[in-house]
Amino acid sequence: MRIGELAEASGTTTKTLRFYEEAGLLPPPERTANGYRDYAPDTLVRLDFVRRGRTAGLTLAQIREVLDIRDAGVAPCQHVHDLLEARLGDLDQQIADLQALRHTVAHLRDGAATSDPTNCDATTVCRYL
Amino acid sequence: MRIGELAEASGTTTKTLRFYEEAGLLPPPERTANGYRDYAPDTLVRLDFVRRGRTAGLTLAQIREVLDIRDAGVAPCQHVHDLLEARLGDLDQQIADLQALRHTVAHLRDGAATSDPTNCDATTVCRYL
DNA sequence: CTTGACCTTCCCCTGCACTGGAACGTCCAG
DNA sequence: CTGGACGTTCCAGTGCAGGGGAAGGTCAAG
Repeated sequence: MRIGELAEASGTTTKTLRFYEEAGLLPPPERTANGYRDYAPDTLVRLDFVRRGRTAGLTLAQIREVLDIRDAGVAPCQHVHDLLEARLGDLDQQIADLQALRHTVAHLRDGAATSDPTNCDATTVCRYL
Repeated sequence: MRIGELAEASGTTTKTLRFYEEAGLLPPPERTANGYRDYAPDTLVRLDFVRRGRTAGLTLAQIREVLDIRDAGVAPCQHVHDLLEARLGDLDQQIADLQALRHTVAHLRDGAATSDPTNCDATTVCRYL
């Protein structure tokens, strides 16, 4: 399987595949006689895992950790669980922060909406911020 | 007010203040005879606004957008209201996306938590992700 | 034989928000 | 008058996740 086919099949680009190899997410594949990368079919499974991890918001470094554990012959379930747990904490924090911001922005907007334009002259720049 | 004092008072660094000036978040301050930046006291208010925005996760570009409208001084209420309204829409979208992602991640974590390790074959990539 | 699609390596660029460091100027206390 | 703490500019790097494009090799079709 050549790099273009794999890119097509996995929904990425050849650039990304070479980058993943460089980043240690993909093992260096076999090379054909002319030097072309020759991927094993199960690379697609690995790339699906990477894609799912990215979708879950994991960094490439975290995904590589999991893959390294698996490649060492150990089932990475516990590690995956811990990663997802930590990711949940991050997400909760992000959501809380955004909701707090939303409240702030909503109040500011309400202040701007109900303002009397005479209070809002050009010399005193908008005080609702 | 020299840059070190302002950095101290605002809880940032001199590097950051020069960067903010470069980025258009702070207007170029007066200079003393020796070339030192000489900040007006109300710069602190501006930096507080920047800090609140940053703490809540706004980008500098978004903060600058708000400050630019404010600095335009041309009865900015309507523009500010529109901007805040649009920002609210973005925030709602971001929050909804993150909550959807949170549900997905929570579900994945639950799968990993209740898994029987004997089901976790080291030869396959963790199927709980 | 040439065209075009593919592949290779190589290095630099992007956006974000800074951060580090060099090389140099200024100011105040001891 | 010297040391240290400040200030100045300019250049470069960080981490993330790739993208752009050059310069060249390879291969099948027409």
